[in-house]
Amino acid sequence: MPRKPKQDRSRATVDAIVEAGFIALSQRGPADTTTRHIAEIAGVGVGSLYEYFENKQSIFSAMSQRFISDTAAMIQPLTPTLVQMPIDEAIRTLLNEFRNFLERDDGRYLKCVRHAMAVDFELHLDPLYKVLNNVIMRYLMEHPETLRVSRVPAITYIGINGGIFAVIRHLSDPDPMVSFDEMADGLASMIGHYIAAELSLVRDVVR
Amino acid sequence: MPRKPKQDRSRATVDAIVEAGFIALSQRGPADTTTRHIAEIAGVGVGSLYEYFENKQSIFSAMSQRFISDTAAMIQPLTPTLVQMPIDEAIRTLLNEFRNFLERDDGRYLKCVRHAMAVDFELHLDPLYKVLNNVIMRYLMEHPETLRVSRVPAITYIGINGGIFAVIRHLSDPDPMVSFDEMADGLASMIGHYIAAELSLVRDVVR
DNA sequence: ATATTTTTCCGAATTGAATCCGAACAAGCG
DNA sequence: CGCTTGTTCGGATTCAATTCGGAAAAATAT
Repeated sequence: MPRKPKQDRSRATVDAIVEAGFIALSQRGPADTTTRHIAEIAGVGVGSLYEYFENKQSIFSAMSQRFISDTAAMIQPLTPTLVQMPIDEAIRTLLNEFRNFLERDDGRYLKCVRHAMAVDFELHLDPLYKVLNNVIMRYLMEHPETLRVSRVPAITYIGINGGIFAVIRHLSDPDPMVSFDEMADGLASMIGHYIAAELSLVRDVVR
Repeated sequence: MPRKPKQDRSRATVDAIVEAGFIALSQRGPADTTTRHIAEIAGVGVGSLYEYFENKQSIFSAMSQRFISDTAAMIQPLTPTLVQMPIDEAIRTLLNEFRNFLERDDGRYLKCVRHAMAVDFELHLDPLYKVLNNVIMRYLMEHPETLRVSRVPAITYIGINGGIFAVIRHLSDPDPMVSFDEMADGLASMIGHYIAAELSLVRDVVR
């Protein structure tokens, strides 16, 4: 039964362990990442891992949680800028920011996400969803004409999931059929065209 | 160093092991699936696992490979039907077939894919890509006007990846924001609108 | 300042699953 | 049949995950 850290010192230890998890995982891959590696990198004894984590899995779980919240924190401040852009440019920007984020620190996150997906990736995805939904909501408010577009929730769902996984897949694909920019451009113009088509439909009906 | 099976008997063993892998994984989850479980379900001794597989991981790897090739085999025969449909209906059909496939045998595949993604999912995705690309190629041939649509490779890339992962995500999402049908409909009409928009653009230019 | 309690840290010892290996069993083959 | 080669098996071995009991450090009480 793992304890909650009550003092600053122990909070630092927990942090060091999670951080060490990212480093170890990106250096040696999931198969060769042992508890001893993690402990060594974190500069703590093996026993300490089990003071705050049920088992090795739950360290990965914490990493996956941290990854999602870091992603959300990265996107949050972009919101005001994004909502002012044309939709296709907004999407391209978002995808590029996500890419840069994944490739930060010598691709540490990127090397981890694949394995992270195995643990309980989706269990922790919620915060990211919240932020992205918020971006979309604000966008709709900022461009009232788009409120008439139908199937927004479905398109949102596909856009978010498709976007996340297409980027991850693409960055780990050794020989992608299309360049990253082409892909970003494709998604952007697909959604852009969709909205344009929907709006012109609305215009026709009104007319 | 795993051997290649040369006799029928041993090929059956290899098959039984992979099959047992699916059963064990879907029954007990990745954490509690031991080599002994797999061996027991397959009705072979533990040692036999290591005759044909480097280690436990590579059993999972073989499963992931088999999953992909089963998926491709499921889609292949649908090609002639699909290419005759309007694009949006074709997409809806494909997504629904994929869904049924994943939920077959009490969701055995579905329970495995998440874990499978951790192993080397993308390493084996190629056959599925080939089949889907083939479907799309034939579709383009069957509907020559669509040959003028731009960014086809990018849209294909996003459609395939987005489609696969959106379906998997959706089926393992305990509380999805949209129904499966709404999602399928969303993807279908997004691509449908995209193509329509592109075609009307072409018409305008020609005019 | 000192005693007491709580929190944190540790690493040697334990446990159990993955992997190895050599003996035993079947199949092909002259 | 002998002989060779392919196949199966499960106990023995190895190695990483986890446990545990107590030492050190910090917080709190006296």
